Amino acid sequence: MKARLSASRERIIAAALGIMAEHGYAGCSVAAVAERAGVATGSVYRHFPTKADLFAEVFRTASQREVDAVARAAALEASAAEQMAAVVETFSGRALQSPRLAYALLAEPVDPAVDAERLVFRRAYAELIAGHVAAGVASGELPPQDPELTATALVGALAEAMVGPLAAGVAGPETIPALIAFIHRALGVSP
Amino acid sequence: MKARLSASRERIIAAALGIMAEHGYAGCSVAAVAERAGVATGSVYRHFPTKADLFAEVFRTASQREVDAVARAAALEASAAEQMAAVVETFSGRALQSPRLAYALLAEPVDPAVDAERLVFRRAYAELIAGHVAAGVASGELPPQDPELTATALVGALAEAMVGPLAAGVAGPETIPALIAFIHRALGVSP
DNA sequence: GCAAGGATTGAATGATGGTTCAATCCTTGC
DNA sequence: GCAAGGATTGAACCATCATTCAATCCTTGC
Repeated sequence: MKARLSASRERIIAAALGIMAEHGYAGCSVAAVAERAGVATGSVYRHFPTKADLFAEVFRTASQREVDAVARAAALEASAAEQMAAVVETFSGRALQSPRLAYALLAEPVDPAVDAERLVFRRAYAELIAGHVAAGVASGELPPQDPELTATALVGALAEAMVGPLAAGVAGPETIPALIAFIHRALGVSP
Repeated sequence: MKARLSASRERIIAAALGIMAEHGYAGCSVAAVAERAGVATGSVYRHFPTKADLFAEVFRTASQREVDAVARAAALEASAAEQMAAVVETFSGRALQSPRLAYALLAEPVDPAVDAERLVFRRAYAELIAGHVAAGVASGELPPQDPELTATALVGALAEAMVGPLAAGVAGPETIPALIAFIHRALGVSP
């Protein structure tokens, strides 16, 4: 019974994520999510007090997955320069794999309450990057700089540079190397 | 009579802009705009076919003003490095002067139709910056790079770096110089 | 002055979609 | 088996606004 309950909850989250990946946040009415999850509309409210709460959790889950993947890829590298290249490649690669979902997570208009979760998402990336930047500065690989500011600006740069390709559906093959070159310059990686 | 008509139109746009600057897009119901403009709700529809059309124009007007101010400031400078410093200072200074409006123009959730206007806004900044970057590359002041990509990434970096301070209401005094340093590194300005 | 025609009004309309709830269905403990 | 209590249902409810329109008011040309 407990199992059935939490299974429903999981199905609802999975359904919401699935609809976001196919039709974006705009396609995510509570009725549509419920139908896909195989429950009645009202049952959604046994698990989440409001729609915004449901989607806050959906965003949190999806974002965590993304941040984890990027963190894992970066952790395999030794230098700050290679770590950041891995960040860009993983982030962009995954975004281009699921462009609709990436757009929803990054930029699609959403409820203010859900938008707040997006800030958390971006902040998580920024903190991940700030850690690598700080290490690079400490080791002397990178010139002195405010790692927080650098990281925040890089997150913005990365997101903005991806929005065009995400809207178009594809990125030119030269986009990602060019973005890595930009980011290496911005970090002050010596050539 | 014509004069009265276009005066109403202007008052409606000004009212919408005023409410955006005070309460953000979220506070901009048609009724509120009409009341502030001193006209009846229905009269708004004598001037604009839909609310989205009204706000597309409001965004366009406000954005153009911002882009013009930034372009004017940059045009006073000689080198690409100085031009970009002027861009950052003007952009940030104006944003911090009207944080609610800046937030609405940059990041607040809005109708998709209005959101499209925001893309135009960001693109206008990117093209302005791309022009200066291309000139800097041509003159040899900056290393070879794709000016479009650099400009897009810089717009993202600038916007992201401002969202925190805009939410907080103020930026630390060191934020803007640090941002300029970041952008100079990203452009490859030689130290 | 005075009609004609467009401008203005603002309450009514309508669409959307989140949220509720009385009825029904299961599961569980005895 | 069988009640008790919680889970589930989905149609109805409701709030929010954008949008409309019949009635009214001005302006203008004669």
